Amino acid sequence: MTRGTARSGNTAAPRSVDVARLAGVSQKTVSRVFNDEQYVSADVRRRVLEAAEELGYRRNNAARALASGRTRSIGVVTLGTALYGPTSLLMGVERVVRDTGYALHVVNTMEGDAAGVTGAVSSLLDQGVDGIVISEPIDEAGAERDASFRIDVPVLVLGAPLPVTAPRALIAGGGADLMARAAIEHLLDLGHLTVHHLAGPQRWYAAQDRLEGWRATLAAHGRTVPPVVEGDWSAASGYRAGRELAEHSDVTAVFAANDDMAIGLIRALTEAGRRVPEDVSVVGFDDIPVAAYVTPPLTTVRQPFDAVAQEGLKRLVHAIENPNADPLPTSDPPIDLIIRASTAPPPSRTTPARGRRTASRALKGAEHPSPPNGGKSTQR
Amino acid sequence: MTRGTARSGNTAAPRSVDVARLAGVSQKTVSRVFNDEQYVSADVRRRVLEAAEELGYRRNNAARALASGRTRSIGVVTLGTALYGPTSLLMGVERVVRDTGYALHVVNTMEGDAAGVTGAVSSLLDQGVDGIVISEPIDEAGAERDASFRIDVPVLVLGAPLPVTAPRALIAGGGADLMARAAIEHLLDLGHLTVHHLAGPQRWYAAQDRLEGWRATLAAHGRTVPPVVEGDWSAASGYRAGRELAEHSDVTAVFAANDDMAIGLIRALTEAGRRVPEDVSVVGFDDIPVAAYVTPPLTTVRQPFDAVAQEGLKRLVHAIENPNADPLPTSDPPIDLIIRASTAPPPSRTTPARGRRTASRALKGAEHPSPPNGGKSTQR
DNA sequence: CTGAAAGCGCTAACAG
DNA sequence: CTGTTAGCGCTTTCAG
Repeated sequence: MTRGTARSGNTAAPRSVDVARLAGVSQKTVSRVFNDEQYVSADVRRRVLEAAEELGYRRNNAARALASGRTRSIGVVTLGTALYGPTSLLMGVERVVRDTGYALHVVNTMEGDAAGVTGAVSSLLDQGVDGIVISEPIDEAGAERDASFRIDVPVLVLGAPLPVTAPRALIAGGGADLMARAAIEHLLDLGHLTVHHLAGPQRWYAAQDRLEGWRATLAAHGRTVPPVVEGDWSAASGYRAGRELAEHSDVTAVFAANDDMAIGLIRALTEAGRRVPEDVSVVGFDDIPVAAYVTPPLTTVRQPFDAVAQEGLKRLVHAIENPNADPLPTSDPPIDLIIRASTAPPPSRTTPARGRRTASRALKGAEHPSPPNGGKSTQR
Repeated sequence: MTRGTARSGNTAAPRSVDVARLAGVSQKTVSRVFNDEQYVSADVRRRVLEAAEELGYRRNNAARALASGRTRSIGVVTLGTALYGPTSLLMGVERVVRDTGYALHVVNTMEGDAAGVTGAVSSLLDQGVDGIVISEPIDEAGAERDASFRIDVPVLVLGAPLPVTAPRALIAGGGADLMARAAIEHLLDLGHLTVHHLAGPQRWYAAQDRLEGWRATLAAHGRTVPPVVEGDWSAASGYRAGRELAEHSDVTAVFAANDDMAIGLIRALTEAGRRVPEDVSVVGFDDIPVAAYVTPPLTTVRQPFDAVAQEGLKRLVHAIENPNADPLPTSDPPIDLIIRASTAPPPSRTTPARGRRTASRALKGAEHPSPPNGGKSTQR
């Protein structure tokens, strides 16, 4: 149990003094080598490295953090669901964080409301993270934000305004409204008079943005803005919405706030005898992996999760390491509308009687045999 | 910049001595209160808590870790994809970890092979985690494991044998073979003579397990074991496999190693004029959220991600906190085969001529209008 | 270029 | 029930 046994009884982890002794230098020099500080002769550096290797030395991070006041770690607050969007963002974040040499603490909050986020952030702060990423928080009307709760480390909020008080905040990943716009305009270009919207839960900023983009685009084109149907992101809710929408024969195009809902929607429509895309066009959002393979292949907006995560993190790390510098500028993410087979011109209203084509419906998909994405039109 | 300013110049974070001073107790007592140790009078506890509250005190984790030798954090190694399985496991893990009071470090490795896992684990060890969870590692043939790399903290490996040397290892989340068995037997019960398998990449243990379960079940029933088609988990690969399988008219049932591939497969089959389930039955694996809403709704095996994560973590935490005790026993996860509309009896071979039903195909799905899962048969 | 000394803020034994 | 005394293994001064 004693420590002094050096490298014979290898019970305890070796410390930098052990390395120093073996290399015949001072402990401080070992520290210098491991921190890549300059002013260490090549020879000494080599000897230290060799000694460390031999001992299997690894720095004690707790001690480092305690002495330096920095943990070199970033905390991420995510929502506790396996939803494709948040998940993809998390993966993107992890990728970048590692590249920057920071460690990642992840905390989930089932409810993305102010209270939930506050709790999650609090536990991150307890861990002593140097920066925080809040992914897709929710705007909980009822929960007044706790004014006394301040986050003093830099905070990156992905896709939403800030749900807490933080002087050093950065925002990234907006633009969902512009993406929605691309989807709506595609539909209008096809000849639809207006577009219905199957929205996500409006507590989510992500859902609000898409709705706003939809509404604004319709308004900009002078179209009537039909009532919104709200889902909860799930295919099940899309299905329920679909049963509703199927009853209104004036619905010829629907923009769903995510692909899962779009898929549920299509199923309900189909079951109700409304063909997609002949009778109703459907556009999704996200471009989940199966989107190209469902029936019919889904026209959708691809979200640039990786790009958003990458840029956001770069700005966060910059803010952490340069506390007094100006924040890095933001750049707009690309908009990627992927046109597949779930959208088509509206049924021609001059020929109300149709039915001939029903028999061939089963193989409709075969008309678009391209495996992955159909044509891509990247705008902006 | 000085510290001594106490609570007037609130530049630096308050420390436990500050709280102690305010509460009129010793620093150690503050420590006691925050660690929920016994032997603190209710009155003192209250005073300490109030002082802490007033100062906005929060424990310094680095100091705690340094002094105690424990970080109260668990590291998780995940694959760098947004695949539903690994993601769901991660969410499950996070949920449980937080409940146990530990923090979570997440490290992604793009390649789940030995080298990638080693690197990820290494960075976790650098962070000083008390335990490690390795989620779904990959069996990389080429990468010989580095014998000198030992993990001395407890390790929980989810769904696979261990890719590294670790004396204190725990395994959880097997049973995929039994789940595969349930799927295969369902198909055989329907009258299929044999079942083809669209496997996952065989570098993944998860894929190997499913394949093995498939093969064993077929063998146990004295059926011929057809050649395996291997995909890469993606719908695209399922689509490619489907084009292949569609050419063999003797294929009447396919067991896909995950739902994404099943969906791609169904699309390819449908495009080739092979109807699902009339001509070919398809079973997936995972029960992804859209599985109930694709066309046709997918019969699949639901994986108990939460249960697996929860039980595994419980055992891991036990191992961390009781270094010398025996590991907790494992329990088998439930098997949940969800029968929807993608499986049916094989086409009757006495009536080669069919076609009457084609016209109604478009609404085939309408015969199964139940929104979520169809019937569930939980076995074992 | 290198070293010595002094903590970082807390927990771990021990004493009361 | 409460306080004292030592460190944990580094980084940070400040001297060479």
